[in-house]
Amino acid sequence: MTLNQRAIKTALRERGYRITPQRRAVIKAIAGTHEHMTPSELYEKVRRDNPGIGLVTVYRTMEILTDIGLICELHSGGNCRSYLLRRPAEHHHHLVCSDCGQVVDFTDCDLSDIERRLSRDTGFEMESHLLEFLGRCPACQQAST
Amino acid sequence: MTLNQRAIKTALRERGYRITPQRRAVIKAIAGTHEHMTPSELYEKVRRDNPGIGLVTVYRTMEILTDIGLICELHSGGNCRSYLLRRPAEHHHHLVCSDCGQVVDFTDCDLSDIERRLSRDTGFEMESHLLEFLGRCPACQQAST
DNA sequence: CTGACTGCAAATAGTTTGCATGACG
DNA sequence: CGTCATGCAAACTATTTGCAGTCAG
Repeated sequence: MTLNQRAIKTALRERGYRITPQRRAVIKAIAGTHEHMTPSELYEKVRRDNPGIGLVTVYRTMEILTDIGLICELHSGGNCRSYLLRRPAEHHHHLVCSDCGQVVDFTDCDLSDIERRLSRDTGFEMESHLLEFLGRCPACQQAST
Repeated sequence: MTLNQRAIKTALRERGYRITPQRRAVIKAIAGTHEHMTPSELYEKVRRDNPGIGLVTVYRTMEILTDIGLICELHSGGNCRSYLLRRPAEHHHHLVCSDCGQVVDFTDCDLSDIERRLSRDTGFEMESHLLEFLGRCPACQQAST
């Protein structure tokens, strides 16, 4: 079991959620990849090892994980309901490969200048922001040559 | 007719699309606001003046407008299929009020440094990015005091 | 005139809900 | 043991497609 999986389970337990084989399977699937998946994709992946699982359970598990903040949505490139494991609470953003879907996190972006200036210019009180880059990873660039 | 509406119609005509009363109505509705709307919301709005219009037509018109690049999607805050009139081809981003939905555009953000550094660090070939800020506009801040 | 556009109805896709059964703690 | 979780089926919502009639150019 990876550290991520263990951490997620601890987080669930702390909130009073039970650890069931189904949740274990969903967590394993989502923690074991760097790619983002839609509910159906995740369902298919989980089903390979857990044929009995229902799509509904995947949805419900994702809802819980989102509530707790353990997974987050991706918006760039296609589907808007595409999830990804989130690293421990640190604020971060994503760089997504438009070809293979691989996701790279990055944290060292500084939007605070922009945010401050916008706030000053518009009077808005900033709450959050969404930043994603879309590009092609080295492997996919190679592949198409 | 505002300049925006006229510009949109010209763009349609140039691409060989016909100008019908329904499209005129949809364009008028979307050009006449600074807020973003889902297809259904837009449909309801258009229907007030054009009772006969079908939701399907709204969908189809939005598809065309998106293809041409005249409207764009918003992702922050709730619905992922929420559209907004786009200003003439300039690259820009959005600042959305989480309360009333009003949208302010801004263009003077410089992500090129971040983009360059990311590209260097990861080997990704950048294609595009998505940046949206979510906050509360001055009016809504006032209102809740 | 003629091909593009429209509205309807039906099909499809995606997501949520109600409920009886089963299992975690 | 008492909940909470699961899976099924059904309900919903959102979106797309097929088609015959209509209209812009």
